[in-house]
This record gives sequence, C-alpha cells and structure tokens, in this order.
Amino acid sequence: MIHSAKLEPQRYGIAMPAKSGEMLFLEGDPCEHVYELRAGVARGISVSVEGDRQVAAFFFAGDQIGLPVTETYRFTAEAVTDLLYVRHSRRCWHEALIRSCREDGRLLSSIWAEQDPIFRRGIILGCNGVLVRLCALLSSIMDRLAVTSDGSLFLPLPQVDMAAYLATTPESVCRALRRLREQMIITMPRRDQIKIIDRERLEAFAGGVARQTGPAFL
Amino acid sequence: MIHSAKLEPQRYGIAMPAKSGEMLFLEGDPCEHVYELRAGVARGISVSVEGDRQVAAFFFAGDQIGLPVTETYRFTAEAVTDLLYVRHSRRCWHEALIRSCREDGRLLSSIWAEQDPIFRRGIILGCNGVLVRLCALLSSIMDRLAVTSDGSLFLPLPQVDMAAYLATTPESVCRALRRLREQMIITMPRRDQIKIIDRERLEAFAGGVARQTGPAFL
DNA sequence: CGGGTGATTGAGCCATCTCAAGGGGCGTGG
DNA sequence: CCACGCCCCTTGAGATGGCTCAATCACCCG
Repeated sequence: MIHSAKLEPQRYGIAMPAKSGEMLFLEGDPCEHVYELRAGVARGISVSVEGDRQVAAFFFAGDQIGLPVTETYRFTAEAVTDLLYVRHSRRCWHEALIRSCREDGRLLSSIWAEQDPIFRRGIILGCNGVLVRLCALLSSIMDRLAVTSDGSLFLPLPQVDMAAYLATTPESVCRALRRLREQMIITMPRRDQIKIIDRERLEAFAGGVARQTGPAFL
Repeated sequence: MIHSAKLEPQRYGIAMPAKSGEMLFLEGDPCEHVYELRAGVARGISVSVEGDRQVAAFFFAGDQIGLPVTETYRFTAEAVTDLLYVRHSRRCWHEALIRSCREDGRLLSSIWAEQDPIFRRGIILGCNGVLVRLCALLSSIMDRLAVTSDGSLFLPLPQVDMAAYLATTPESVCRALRRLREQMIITMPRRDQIKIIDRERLEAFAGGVARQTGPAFL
C-alpha cells in the first residue's frame, strides 16, 4: 500500500503475448488485474444462459480493460487478433489512480475511456436499421485502425464479431457492407482491409451517433 | 435515508426537488456535480442529431448520476417522476473517493454501480425479441420499485420511456405487456402498478440476461 | 364535464432473420 | 509449386416479427 509506482518492475514494460481467440479473463472472475493493450484487438463478450454470444465492446492498442477495479469482471475478454498486453495489479493501479487524482483531479479519465465504448454500443444498438448500426460501428473505430501502405485501414474484425456486436447476423453485416460498397462509400481491397472513400456520408448514415465524445487516455 | 455523512456537510440532507420531466443536466455540459437520487426515478437520455431519443438508463433512489466525474456528462438526465436529489460538488466527491479508496480499496463501487445499468442495457438490446427485452428490463428493475399496500409494485415508467429504453415502439411494449398478462406472468391492477405473479418465468423469458451482477452501493 | 395525454388495438408492409447452398482466400502438407 | 481442406464470406428465397399509420379508448386534471 505504501509502495512506489515501480511496483512489480519485472512486469513493467514487458508485454505478454496472446494468440487470436485466447481468453484474457472470464466474466465473474475476481478482478485482480487491469489489462493494458499494447497491440492487437480484443473483444469483451457476454454470454447468456442460452449460450448466445454478444460482443459488448472492442478494444484497441492503448485501451485498458477491466475497469473499474471492483469485485469481478463484468465481461469475458478475448483476443480477436494476436495481441500484446501488460497486466497491472489492482493495487498498483489504485495507487496510480490516487496519485493521478491528486495531481490533476482528472483521475478518472481512464475509467471513462473504458466505459465509453460500452456506452456507445448501447446507443448504436438503439438505432434501427442494420446499415445505420454498421456505419456507426465503423465510424467509431475507424480512427483506431492501423493504416496500410496504400491508405486502406486494416479491419481485423471478422463479420461474425461485428454481427455479435451489432445484434444482427453475419449475413446482414455482409449485405450492409455490400451496400456501402455499391454506394462507393467504402472499398474493401481485401477481406481484412477497408478504405473509407466518403467519410462524410458514412457518418451521415450513422445518424450522428458516433460523434466525438472526448479525451480518452490516462 | 440518513447514513454516515462524508460529503459536503453543509449540503448534506438538504434534498432539492425536481418536477416530472425536469432536466437535471444536459449531455455535454461540464461535469461539476454528482447527483445523488433520494427519491423518485430519473432517466438518462441521449438524443441523436435526427432528434431520436434513447433512454440509456433509469435511475432510482440511492443511485448516483454523473459518474465518473470527468470532462462532460455523457447523457442528459431528466426526472421521470417528481424526485428529490442532492448535488455533490466534483471536488468533494473526489475527496470522498480517495478517502474511501485508501480505507478499503473498494473506492470504485459507486462508479461501478452507475455504469452497471448502462452496461446491462447494452446486453438487453442485444437480445432479439421485444418480449425478451421487456422481461429483461422488468427483471432488472423490479427489485428497485416501491411496493404498494397490496403487494404490487409501483411502476412509474411510461411506456414511451420503456420503448425508448428497449429500442422499440410504444405499441410493441403495450403488446408485449399484454402477452405477459395473458400468460399470467404479471397483472397490472392500475396503469402505473405491476404485480409479478411468476417471477421465475419472467426471468426465463429474459434469457438469463438480468442475472444478479453484484454489490451496488458506495 | 370537457380536454389532453398516454395506452390499446387493428391492418398492411417492410426489413431482417432463417435456412441452405455456393464461392474465395489462406495455410498446410505433399 | 500445386492441391487440398477449412473457414469465412457471399448470395438467394421464403417466413416473420416488428414498425407504421390510424382510430379508439381509458384515465387524470382542471
């Protein structure tokens, strides 16, 4: 409790790897660590008793997962792509939080940052029309996707996951993407790449749902 | 109602009133206060550029609204019923947070408590079928509703708000309620009262979405 | 006793889900 | 280097749940 910020130095900066599909933590597990994503994409999923999977949020490099540090994790976290992450112990994280709080009174921005995508998904799901929801999703993540050499974006999310996020079916996601292609709003040079041709119309379709919501990092 | 006072002693216990429909704060406003509900029901709403209203969450007596205290409010808060609330300044709230953090390391449970209903709505919206979503909503709030003398629950939410919460229409909410009545799962002695006859089947319809998620109060 | 708001019910249509079959890319192994 | 197999994406046709629109009803309040 009185340790300095250099607690667990052996862990600091040492990113651990995870393979695509691997689980980071399970919903309901005691919440002992905050996971900081260094590279790759992860998903937070919630499984109903019937076995239906929902993707509650996608996480990208720089995001912290597992906040706020309380009793248990609210969702299961899995790697979408291969990824690198760092685990911070609950205690460490608390200390950093208090310090940051005293310094600038903005301690909670990292908490805000994790809650935000979850909140946004709720708003996206409230929109009717698969096309609208898909555009909202794309708008909300396009600034976080890696850029390829030819200016496209690397889109590592399989359509199955997008469907689980948007509360629809993979078929509907596929058809919605096709419509965006036909309308020349996007192109998809490869299966896992997307190029935003007409960002304005994309956001117009999204219905303003994906407006910028503010600063995101600790 | 009067438990240990740590926050703003001069304001403590002085609850301010708000009329049904009144706004507490507006989405995007600088976040200077945490609102603690003492009585009544409030809703958090988000309005798209097209003017569509979505109810992101309902709040009940004991809930705190406006967390985590960061830049701006994420949604607009309005009174559903007449209500009583107390405002805590951002600074006081921060201090209480740090104190509570040092004491038990569980500082963040109040933050968790506000985020939880928002998270849950996301999961509810991910379910297909208006009936399922309605049952999930009812399951998640029934333990927070006031009990009337005859054992019914006071249900102060107009169907318009339930529809906005469930991403459906008032007509569909009405029809879903009728089906629940026909199945003898609920009765509605009055427009604003509901009696859960068969809690088990209600939760079965909800598909396990509304499972208990943990401790909720600061 | 109106007037207004919210709830109820019905009929028709449309988007999306479902189910089923085909295609393309990628990695593995020969 | 090519062939195979797997996984995911794609496309179609049919069924259906929920939305839309519109009219009526019940309740609360002045």
